[in-house]
Formats: sequence, C-alpha cells, structure tokens
Amino acid sequence: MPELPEVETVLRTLEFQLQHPCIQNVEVFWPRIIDGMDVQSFQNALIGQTITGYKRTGKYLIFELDAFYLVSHLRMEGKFYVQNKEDPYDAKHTHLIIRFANGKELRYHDTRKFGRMYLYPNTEDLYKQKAFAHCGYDVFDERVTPKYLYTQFHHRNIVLKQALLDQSTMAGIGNIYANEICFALRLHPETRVSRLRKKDFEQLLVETRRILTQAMAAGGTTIRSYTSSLGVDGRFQLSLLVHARENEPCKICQTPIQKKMVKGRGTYLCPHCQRKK
DNA sequence: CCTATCACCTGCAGGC
DNA sequence: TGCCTGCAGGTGATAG
Repeated sequence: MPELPEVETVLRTLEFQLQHPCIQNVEVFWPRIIDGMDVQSFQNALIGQTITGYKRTGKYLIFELDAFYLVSHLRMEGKFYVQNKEDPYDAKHTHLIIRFANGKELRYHDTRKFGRMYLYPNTEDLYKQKAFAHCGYDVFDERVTPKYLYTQFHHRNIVLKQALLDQSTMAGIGNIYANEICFALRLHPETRVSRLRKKDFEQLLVETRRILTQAMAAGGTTIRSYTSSLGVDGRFQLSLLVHARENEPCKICQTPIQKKMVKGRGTYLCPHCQRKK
C-alpha cells in the first residue's frame, strides 16, 4: 500500500486522530517488528512518553516523543488503526498495540509482517541511524534538484524505473508511482538514465512532484471520511493511467497497456506513448 | 558498480 | 474441492 503520498496521509490522519497523547503501555505480539532492540527495552523506553510531533521522510513515519524518535516503515501491508481500548481487533494480524492514558490505542496491523519499527534517542542525528542508512533525501526536500539528480544518475548504468525506485538518492517513490511517472514523462521504463540530459531531469522532478502532490491531495480527502473501523490506510482516488491496466486502452492513444517485469517488478506501459531515449 | 537471487511473510487468483 | 504456482504498492543481504 504505502508510497510517499499514502504515508503522508496516514501520518496526517494519525496526527488528527491522536494529537499528543501520553503512552501508558505497549504490547508487542510479533517481536521481529521491532528492529535493533529487544521488546522489553522498547516497551520500557516508550512508557510515559508523549507524542509531541509527526514527521515523514520518504516512506518512513516518524513519531516525535519527549526523548525519542519512534520510526515506522509500513513496507507492503502495514497499517495503523486508532481505536478505543474496548474495541475488538484482529488478533491474527495485529502485532503491536500502544495504549494511551486517554483510553485510545494505536494498533499496528500487518498481514505479511514485513513492516519494521525503530526507536532512537532524540539526542542523536536521526538520519545517521540504521533505519535511514539507505534513505536519501525526501522527494520534496529542497536539496533534491534537477542538478542533484543528474549528478547522481547520469553516469549510472541503470534504467529509469530503477532510478525512480532507488530510495538512496530520492526517497518516497514506489512501484505504482514509478510506473505513472514514466508514463507522464512519455519515457519507456527501461530507458537508460545515462541517456537523459539535465532537461529531462528537470521534467522528471516536476512530474514526480506533481503526481505525488495530486495523490496526497486525493489521499487527504480520506481524512474527512475516516472512521476508525476502516482504519488508516491512506487509500485515495487518484486515477491511474497505466498501473494495473494491462490490456486496457491507453487513455491517450488507445493502444493496449502492456505489462512486463522490469528488474523483478510488475511494470505497466504504453508501448506507443513511451519510447526509449 | 551491476545483476540475480534469496529472505522475510501471508493471502489470493488462476490453472488443472 | 484441493493442490500448486506465481504474484503482490518493499527492502536488505549476499554472491558472482
């Protein structure tokens, strides 16, 4: 589920729902969710902490606490639910519960158990911590410029789609938006990035930010219709132009959309509109 | 630096 | 119905 726009939507929804509660206790049902720390230390550290802020970098959610950063990556299927302590929950897929003094609970749900959480003292530079070892600047970070992208990519022997998915240079794009961005650029996902010029990177950045901004705006509408029984999954109503549209007509030229595997990821493209450079 | 493959997990769709 | 295979909006480690 979660790429940058969904993670941002989840974060803003949690902020709206939870605000700044104090943690009373923490229960962990699947210890591997916690990375780099034993469950006992994780629980002890969190008890008594108040959530003071909500931030995001790439696909990472960051809960700011009095003394810590609680970091969460939802990977493929992680979801947060804000519910009251008396509300029932799905025991099979709920792996962690944070209980607050006001009776609310933040429940982490993850069918495939791929998601991870990390806890770091806020006296240290968060971005030097392990969770961010392979995480570059956020897509909307002002340090991401066409020149920066050109410098990072023009000499590399990788294809466009890989570059978009490479979190260590620019973080936040996942498989769906990578497909949509390639289409918006009218470039074949297997175009070698070494063939792109500075002007192409300008366009790449403009289209990337435009698409993600639109998705966030659409995702934002789910905040209003949010109900705790539906959970916070950040789904939005963006109309996808190529992703998951195999054999359906291209919305520009009516050519059937093709699906192929590119570096192991399902890739959708219009063979007519998208050409290699 | 690059590729391929596995690992982590579960559910679901499709073929037989 | 059951069994099997492949695939899913992600990432990290490792071998060649």
